[in-house]
This record gives sequence, C-alpha cells and structure tokens, in this order.
Amino acid sequence: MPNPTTIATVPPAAVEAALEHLGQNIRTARLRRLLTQAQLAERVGVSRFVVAGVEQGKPSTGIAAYVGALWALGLLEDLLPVADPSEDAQGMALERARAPKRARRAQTLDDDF
Amino acid sequence: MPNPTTIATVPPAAVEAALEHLGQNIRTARLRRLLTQAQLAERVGVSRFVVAGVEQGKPSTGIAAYVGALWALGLLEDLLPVADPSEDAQGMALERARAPKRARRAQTLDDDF
DNA sequence: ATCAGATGTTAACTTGAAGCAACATTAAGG
DNA sequence: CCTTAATGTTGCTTCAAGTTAACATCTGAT
Repeated sequence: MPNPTTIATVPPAAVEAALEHLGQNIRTARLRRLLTQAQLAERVGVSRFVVAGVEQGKPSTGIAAYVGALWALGLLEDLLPVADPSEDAQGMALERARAPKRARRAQTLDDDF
Repeated sequence: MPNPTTIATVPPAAVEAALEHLGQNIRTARLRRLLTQAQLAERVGVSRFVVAGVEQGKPSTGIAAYVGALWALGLLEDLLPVADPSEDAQGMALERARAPKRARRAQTLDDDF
C-alpha cells in the first residue's frame, strides 16, 4: 500500500462500521464454538494475530483471512447472498436495458451532467 | 505475508470458490450500474487494479477493497447478515450453556479427544 | 468494418501486512 | 482468591500488496 490514506487506512465510516460488525460476529461465532483465536488461526492457516485483526475488523487484512475464518466456522454459505444479482433491486431496475461485459456509455447521450 | 503458502496464496477450494462468486457478483453489480473499473476504483479510493483483483476474487486483496466496493455500489447492507449470531443455528445450540468473553476449556473435562 | 474506450497483462518500486517473540493484561475455573 | 490460559500489545524483519506506467487485447457503439 504505497500511497498513504487509502481506503484501508481511513475507510468511510460506514465501511469501518460494517467491518467491525462483521468482526464481532465472527468473534461471537468462535466463542460459541469454544475455540481460541490460536485454534481458529491454525484451522485457517494464519497466525493468531491475523485472527485478532479480523475480529477487530481491521480493514487492511486480506479478505482470505475473513473468508477463511467463516469457512473454518462453517459459516461460508452466509457469503453467497452478498451482492447477489437476483437480490440487487437497484441493479435489476437498471438491467432492463442491457447486460454488457464492459461498461461503455454511448457518446452522444452523455448529456446528463 | 512472510511465510509462503498461507491461506492467501493457496486457500481451500471452498474459500476460493466463495471469493470468485463474490467477485463475480460485484462485477455484475458494477456493470449494471454502467461503471468502469476505474470509476468504481475512484469511488472506493484505490487503483483500478485492485478493483480488477476484487472482481477476480483475489484472496490476498485487503477486505477494505471488497467492502469498499460494496459500499460504493450501495450493497453494504448485504454484509450485515453474514455470521449473524441470531442466524447461527450451530452456534446457538452450543450457546445453551454459556457466553464467555474468552474461550477456555475446563481442564478436568477434556476427555473428548 | 472501424474505432475508441474498457479491461487484461507486465514490470519496477515502495510501503505496510503478516510472521515471530516476549511481555502485560485480563478473565475463567478450581 | 489464585492460578493459568487467553488475549492484547510492542518491536523487529521479511516479503508481497498496491501504485504507477506502458502496452496488448477485446468489446461495444457507430
């Protein structure tokens, strides 16, 4: 992360809150299963410090640690509905027109700003 | 990531699949909104290469990039139910007994393996 | 078909994430 | 209470994530 002040260092408050929430949920799930951070870390394949970071919602931690924790806790399926196209009401409304592989705008119609 | 072969480099197949799925969903949401990778990257506050990595489900990319993308797409709320304690059936079953702040096992009762 | 723009790919460089170790603190069990 | 394990904290080292830039390729609109 060469450049300072990226999203990982100073994320929007909403993102920060969401990450803290997620970390807290993972912590709760771990404690319910009577696992220590070290034990969960071993299952995930990282050091216990990474698990600690996950539970604190550290933004710069790789997503694999988060998803790996969910996996080790048997909660991986919770991830499937995230950004699910069939649940994206706003997106489906926009889709009425097209489903492109690349985002390209018509040049003659960009008078909306 | 000092040590090679961590979860970020060779994640379990299930984790890898979940990340690819998530990345694809994010890509679909972006295209529906007619945003380029560069435009989304600008909103998120990262380079377009990070967004490309997110859409490919790159495990080693920081979670802030993923969550930031969801945020920029108006899909942040999708993250709230993930690992939600009230939906964690397995966890709730285990919880019948206690809700500790630390995971500590009884020493005299560890005869279960 | 053509062309412009979006995306993929590569390379070099910089910074911080993750590993490790030692210590402090906290909390659960006896 | 008192012990002991779990978690938090700090400092150091190493290596890769992210940045930038240039180029290749593909795609969609005209």
